Parts: sequence; structure tokens; C-alpha cells
Amino acid sequence: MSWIRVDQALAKSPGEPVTLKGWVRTRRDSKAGLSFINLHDGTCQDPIQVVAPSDLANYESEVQKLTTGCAIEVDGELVESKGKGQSVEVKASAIRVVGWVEDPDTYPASAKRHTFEYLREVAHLRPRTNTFGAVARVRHALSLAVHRFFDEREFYYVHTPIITANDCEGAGQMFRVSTLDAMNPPRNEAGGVDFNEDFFGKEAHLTVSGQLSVETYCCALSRVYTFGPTFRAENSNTSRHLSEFWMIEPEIAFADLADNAQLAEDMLKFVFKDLLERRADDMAFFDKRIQPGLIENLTHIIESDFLRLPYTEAIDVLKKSGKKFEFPVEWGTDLQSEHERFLTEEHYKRPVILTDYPKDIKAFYMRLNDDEKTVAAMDVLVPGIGEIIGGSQREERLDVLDRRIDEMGLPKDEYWWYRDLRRYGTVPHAGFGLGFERLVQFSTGMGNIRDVIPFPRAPKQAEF
RNA sequence: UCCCCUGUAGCUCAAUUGGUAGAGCGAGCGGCUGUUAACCGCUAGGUUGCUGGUUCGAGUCCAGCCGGGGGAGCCA
Repeated sequence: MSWIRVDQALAKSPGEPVTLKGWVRTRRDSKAGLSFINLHDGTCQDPIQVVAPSDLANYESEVQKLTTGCAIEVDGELVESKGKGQSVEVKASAIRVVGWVEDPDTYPASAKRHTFEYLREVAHLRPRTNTFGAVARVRHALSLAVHRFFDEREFYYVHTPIITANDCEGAGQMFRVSTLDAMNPPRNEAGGVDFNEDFFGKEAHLTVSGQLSVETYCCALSRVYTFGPTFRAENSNTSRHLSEFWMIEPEIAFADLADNAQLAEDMLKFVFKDLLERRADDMAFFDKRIQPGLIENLTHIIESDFLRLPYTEAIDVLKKSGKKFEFPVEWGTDLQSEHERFLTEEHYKRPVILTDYPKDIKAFYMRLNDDEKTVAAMDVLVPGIGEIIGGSQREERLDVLDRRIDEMGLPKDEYWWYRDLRRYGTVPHAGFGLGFERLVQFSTGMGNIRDVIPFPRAPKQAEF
């Protein structure tokens, strides 16, 4: 039996016979001899209204017992709606119950308002709500927009490894990957755990970044990007951190920090524009129910230029602002959240790309500027979220790179293949990391990052 | 990891100086209505997060543990 999706049905003209399959959102009975069923199947923001006349064979035995969450199939005809609120509806000629809700009294996703905190505890049922259905569709749309953007610009999508045996991917606590018996591991002569006996013959972890790997492909294919899961074992407990999240990391050869910043700006504008066009229904929902003004905000961002602001100038602006900060502003220290928020939310009221940070607060691979005090790093700050992108031009000069590795007391030997890139046909190149969930957060106005990923992983939180 | 707040019905929340548990929504039944946050009536539903302590008596006070939220740090 052929059937169509709710979004297709809503776009059709009255008069056509249709079969629909989905879940009951609500049921309202009219003693005039009919029931109204709002049916959703996840294909769009709006449910479709099914009108069930009382002469259906199973009207009293089944239709009137339908509750929120029941799965049904509906045969009927698409007709012009006699009521307000929708233009078309389905006049049912048959309704088949596919799956009942066992106990409507305790169904967790009942037809009432629920807090996001509560729905997080029933993450397997929350995609049935209009908010989480919308989040899922927007997540999908943004993913494809990212791929489309890079494809149009002739970037290649590179699958960097999830498991890494490099202990040199940069700062950040990592999750260990091991097949050793945790209760009784093999010991080395010093009494420590002997990782030579482990699966990979050495300590292995889940990746915290695909950057170092993707740089190798950048220095061969010119324009590449990764888009995959990333793992941080930090004990972070905030509305914008996850232990498992998805990160987009482009890397471009023969490019400097200015090219990098332009790429970041172009990319954000492209995906926002694409999203507003392709998911207008869901974006209207977020604009109305989650964050009033959201669409106007995004439109404004698409149309305005992102500000480029060197760190040193930002320090000046902050000092002269007259604003009282909890933490002092001093050249050489990292900016606090309150400082970043002030710049992007209060002072400039638009995305700000901060550049050229003091070298001592940034990673070893960032290119040293001519002043020998700063590096070609950048953070893209957006209102409401703060840092959404972090990136840099990479140090392509082997002697400078080695000096930085030594200064930071890092094990040079372990970077042998990374250093090789600087020995064989080295080129200026740059890239950045975009936290995908932060992008979804910003695009939807959702306040907590745990509500924009299907099954959030965070400290003490890996249910489902 | 640190600071602050918090945990009572399926959900959202009340409960006076410590005195023995209540409402709305949801659910069930009935009424009314081309309904759509429907409306009206009735009914059911609780070991007040867990463990211990103070007290004649603890949802309320104290300690520890567990969970949730907001902020900070780490970052994306």
C-alpha cells in the first residue's frame, strides 16, 4: 500500500485520496459525530488534522480510545478544512491502530507542557515532541548545509581517526581505549600498567581533535575538512559543553589567518541562509516559542560583516569600557567569558573575530607573529554562545615549530610525522574547529547544548 | 573541580513559627461542542530523592550520599 508523508500531504490540493502513517499528537471528540486527531510523522513542524466520522467501523471500539503517542494508519481523502487553523485536513475512511500506548496515565510524553530538564530523562521519547522534532530536522539541515558549502568550494571530506595513539593532540583530558583487564592489568618493571600489552601496543585514546591528522591531507589535497565525533573527558558542567560532540574542522593550504577568518565568516553565513530557506517551518517555531527575534538575528548576521579585532585592541576596548568586570583585564591573560560576552553582546552586538593572541596562552602549533609575542590565532564569538569557532594559521617553519615545542616542554619525537610536513614542501596553511552543537544551539536559540544532540554525554550522564 | 539554588502525584508547582499532603495540567468516566492550549462535572493517583540524626511530632531543622538547574574554569 502506498502512502505519503505529512509534509507532502499538507502541500497537496484537496480532492486526492491519501494514506498516512504516524503518531497521534492529540485527539478531540465532538458529539456531533466525529473526532479530530492531530497526526505527526516527523516530516514537518505542523501535524495534519484527521477527521474521523463516527460511522467508522472501529469508531467506538478503537478511535475514541486513541491517546497521545498511539501509532495509526489512516486512509482518507484530502479535503478543504471547515475549521480554522489549517487549510487542508484528511477525512478518514479507515483508521487502523498499529500500536497502542500501554498506560496513557503514565506515558512520559503526554500532551502537556514538559520542561526540557524532564524530557532529557526520557530522551528516547522526546523526539516525538514538536521542539525536539524541530531540533532533529534542523540538525540534519545544518549538517547537509556544511557539506554543501565545502563541496561547492571544492573541499574534500576526510575521515580522520576516532581512536588515536598519539598522546600529542593538544590539551584536554582524553578517554582511554583499552582491552586490558582493568581489574588486573599487566605490569611493567616499574610497577605501572604495561600498555605494550594493550591492543594497540601502546596507550590509545578517543580523539579530541582531527586537526593534526587533517593537516596531512591538507598538505596534499589543498582544501579539506573533517566532520566527526570528538571526545573530551573534561569534568565540564555547563550548558555549552559535552563529553561527546561533533566538530567541523576545515584546513586550507596556501592560506593565512585572514583567509581562515574569511572562510569561517562565509561558512556561517552560508549555513544560516541555507537553514532559513530549507527549514522555514521549524525556524518560525523557534522564533515564536524558543527565542523571539531569532530569525531577525540570523538575518542580521547574514547581512553584516563580522568584526576583526586583534586581541591587543580588544584589551584596550575592555579597559576603556568603564564596565566593572569580576576578573581584571590584563594583556597576556586569556579573556574571561564575561569579557567575550561584553564584546559580542553589548559593545559590538554582532559576531566578533578576535585574532593574534599572546603566544603563552595558545597551542604550540599556532604560527608565531613577527612581534614574537603573539600568534596567528582566532576565536569567533557570537552573542549568546560565546566561542563558537577556534582556529589559527599553523606554524609552517620547522625551526620555529621546534622552538615552540621545546619551550612548552613537549615530546618532540612524538610529533615526527607532524614535523615531516614542515620538512617536505611546507606551505602556509590554516584551519579552525567549529563545534557543531554550538552551531545548532545558536541557530535554534536552544539554551542548553544537551538539548541539541539526540543522546547527550556529559559527566555522570551516559543513559540511553 | 569550585560557588549558588533545587528534589513533594505521570508532569509543573503549593503546604504559615516543625503539628500529620493540596492545586493546575495530564489520565479515566460522563456531559457539551467542526474541535484545535477546547470547555463543564465526577474519579483515581503520594514510603515528600536515599540513609542516618534532633524532636512528643519532620515535606519543613541538621549531616552524609545521589540526581537536576544556573554560574565559573577547561574549551568547540
